[in-house]
Amino acid sequence: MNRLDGLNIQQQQAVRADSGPVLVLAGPGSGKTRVLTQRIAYLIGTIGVRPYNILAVTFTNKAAREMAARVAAPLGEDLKFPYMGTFHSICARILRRETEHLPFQTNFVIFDQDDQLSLVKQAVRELNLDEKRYRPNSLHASISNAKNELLLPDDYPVQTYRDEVTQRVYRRYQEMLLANNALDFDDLLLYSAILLEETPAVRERYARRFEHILVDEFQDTNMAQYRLLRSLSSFHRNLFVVGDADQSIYRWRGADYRNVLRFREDFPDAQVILLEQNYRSKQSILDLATAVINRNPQRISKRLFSDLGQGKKPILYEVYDDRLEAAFVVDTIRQLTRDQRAEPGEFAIMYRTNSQSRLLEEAFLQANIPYKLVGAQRFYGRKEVKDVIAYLRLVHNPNDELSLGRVINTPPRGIGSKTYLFLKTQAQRQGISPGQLLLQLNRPEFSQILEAAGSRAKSALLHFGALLGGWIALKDELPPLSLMDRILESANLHNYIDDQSDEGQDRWENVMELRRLTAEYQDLGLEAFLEQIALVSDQDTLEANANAPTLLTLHAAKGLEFPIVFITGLNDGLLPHSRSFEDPEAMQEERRLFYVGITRAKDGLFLTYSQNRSAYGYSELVSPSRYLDDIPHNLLDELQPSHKSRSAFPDGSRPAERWESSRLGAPSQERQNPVIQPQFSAGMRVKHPAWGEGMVLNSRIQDDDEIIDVFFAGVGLKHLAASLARLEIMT
DNA sequence: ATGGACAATGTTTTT
DNA sequence: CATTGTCCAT
Repeated sequence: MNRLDGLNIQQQQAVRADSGPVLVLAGPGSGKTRVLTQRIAYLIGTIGVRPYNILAVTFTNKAAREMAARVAAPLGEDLKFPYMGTFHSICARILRRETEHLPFQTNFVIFDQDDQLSLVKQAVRELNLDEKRYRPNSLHASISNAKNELLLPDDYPVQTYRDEVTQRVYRRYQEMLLANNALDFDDLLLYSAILLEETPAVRERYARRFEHILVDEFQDTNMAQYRLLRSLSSFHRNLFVVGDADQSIYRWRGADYRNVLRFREDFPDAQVILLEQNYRSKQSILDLATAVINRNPQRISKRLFSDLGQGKKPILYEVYDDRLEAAFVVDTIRQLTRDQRAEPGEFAIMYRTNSQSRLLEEAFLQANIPYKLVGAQRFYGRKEVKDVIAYLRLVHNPNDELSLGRVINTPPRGIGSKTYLFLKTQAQRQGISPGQLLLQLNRPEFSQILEAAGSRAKSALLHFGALLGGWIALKDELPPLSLMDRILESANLHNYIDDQSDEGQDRWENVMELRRLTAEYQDLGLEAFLEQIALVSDQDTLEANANAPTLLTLHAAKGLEFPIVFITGLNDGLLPHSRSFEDPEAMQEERRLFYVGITRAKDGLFLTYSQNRSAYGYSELVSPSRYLDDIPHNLLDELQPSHKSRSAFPDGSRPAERWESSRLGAPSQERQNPVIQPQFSAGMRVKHPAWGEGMVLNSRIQDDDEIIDVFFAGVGLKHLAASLARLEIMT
C-alpha cells in the first residue's frame, strides 16, 4: 500500500520535497502533523536516511514519542530517534555531551520557574536593591528576554539606570546558577546556540550529523532557537520547517513569527508549500475563524476551506456572571452526553487565564462529572511533590543549593535557618558548596568547623550529612523508584506529608502519583528522569484515554483538536487581556489566541461571556469582548437568557436543544476523515511480524488513528499505530 | 527552633 | 481570595 494515499497534492509535495530548505505554511487543521510524520517515514523508508541522522523538533515531548512510534511501526523495526523532542530537551542532550566546552558539569540540574525566581530574589537581596522597586518577577522577565536574544550579561544593552541594575542582577544570577551547577530553561537554548556558533569543531560535528532537520510550530521559535537551527543545518541545509504566522502566540517569551520572513531571507532557495485545506472543522467554524483573524493587519490572507460540510452555527451565549457561565458549560455537556449526542471526552473548555479554571472545576465537581485539567505546573508545582523531587535532585547534584535549602529541614530535623546559614557561610569560606561541606563534615579537616556549631546543630548536621551520603552511594545502583522509596522511608516523609488530615491524605496521594510516574521512567536513570520532569509540558500531562471533558488554557490548546469546544470568558480585559491593551503587537497576538481557540473545534463551538466577573473575590461589571463586534451576525447563533436571572436557563431555552436530534458531529457525508472505531482493547493478545506475541495494555484514538500500547515479551512496551503496524489479533 | 498570627500583595499566557 | 512573607510567643 502506498503510504502517500490519503494525502492531497500539496501534502504529498511536502512529504516528498527534494533536499534543501523547505517552508511549509500550514493553516489550522491542514494535516501538518501527518505531513511531518510521513516526511520522516519517507526519508527513512524511501531515501534511506538513518534515524540517527535526523533531528526533529516537536512542540511537546509526547508528540515526539508518538511521531517516533508511528514512523517505526510500519517499518517493523525498533527505531530510535535520539534527537526527536522539544527544543529544550534536545538542547539538554547536546549540552550534557559537550560539557568539556562549557562552564558547568554534565550532571547539571534544570531549575524550574520557582527556583529561577528565588535565585533572582536572592541576587536582588545580595545587591542590596529594593525589592519593591526592582521586582524579581520583572527582572527575571528582562533576563529571560535577553537570553532569548542571545545577549549575555556583558552584552546587555544599558541605556537607563534600571538597565544597569538589571545587568548587575543578570550577572549575579548567572554566577549563582553556575555555582549550583544548574541551568534555567533559557540557558538550555542560550548555551547550545552560543556553543555551536563559537566552536566550529562542535558545530561541524552536529551539522554533519543532522542530514535532515524538521521543525514543527516554527512561528513560535525565538532568536536563540532560530540561530541554533541555522547552525545545525549549516552543513546539509536540509531544514524543513512547518508553521503558521496566524497561530503565533508566544511573543511574550521571545517567539518571533518574523523568523518565517528571516528564513526566506537566509534561505532564498527555499521551497514554499502552502497547506490550505482544512480537514478538521465544519465550514461554519472556519468562517467564524476567518472573520476574527482577518481583522489583523499586515497578514497574508489565507482562505480556510473544508469539505466537511457547513455544520451548525457556533453558539454565542451571555450569562449573568462567571458562576452561571460554569453552570452553563457543565449543564450543556450533561445534556449532550445524556442524549448520547456526544461523549464526555469530546468536549474541551478553554479560557485565557488559569484562574478561570476554578469555577469550572467546582461546577464539574458539584455535578459529579469527572474532568481532565491540562497543566503540568498544577501537579509538579505542589509543595509535597517539589519536596520529594528536591531530594532526588540533591542526590543527583549535591551542589544544588536550592534543593538543599528546601529539604534540609523538611521534615524538621533541627536545622533551622540559623544553622543552615552557618553551613552556607562556612562552605563559602572553604570555597565549596554547602552540599559538599555537609557531606564531608565528618572529615578531620573540618572538625573545627563542627565544633564552632552548637552541639545540637552539630549532631543534626552530621546526621543529615550521613543520610544524604547514604543515598548518594546508592544512586547509581538503584533505579529512581527504589531510590525514591528509600528516601521517603529514611527521611520519614510519609508521616510528615500525611498528617492524617484530609489535606494530608491528598498530599500523600500526590506523592504516590509521583511515584507512579517515576515507575514509568524506571529504566531511564536518575538524571534522565529529573530532566524529563523538569521539561514536561502542560500537554504532556494530558491523558488521552480518560473519557472526560478537558479544561485548558487557550495557549495549552495549541496543536490539539476537539469535537466540541467552549471558549469561556469572552470579555474585554480577559480576551483580549487588559495587560495587552496598550501594546498593538500584543493585541494582535490576543486575537490570534482567540483564532487558535476557535480552530480547535471540529463540529461544535460555544462562545460564552458574562456581564459580571469576580476578581479578588469581588464581582464587577465587565463588557463583552471587542472581538465579538467584529463577527458578522449571521455567523453566530445568539442565545441570551433574560438578565439577572439566577438560573442558567430561566426561559427554558436549553441551548443544547438547538442541536436537534441528530447525533452531534455526525456529518451527512463522511468522506475525508472516517471516524475510526477501535479494534483493540486492553487484554487482547496480538501478534506482530517482528516482535511476536504481545498483550494490549491500552488503546486510544488520536488523529484518525488508533494508538495502542502493547507489551511484547522480551521486547518490552511498544506504542503502535493500528493502521500501520501489521498486527494480528489472536483468539 | 518552631509554629502560629497577621499583613501585604498580586493574576496572562509556559518550556 | 489565597498565597507568601514577617513578626512574635513559646
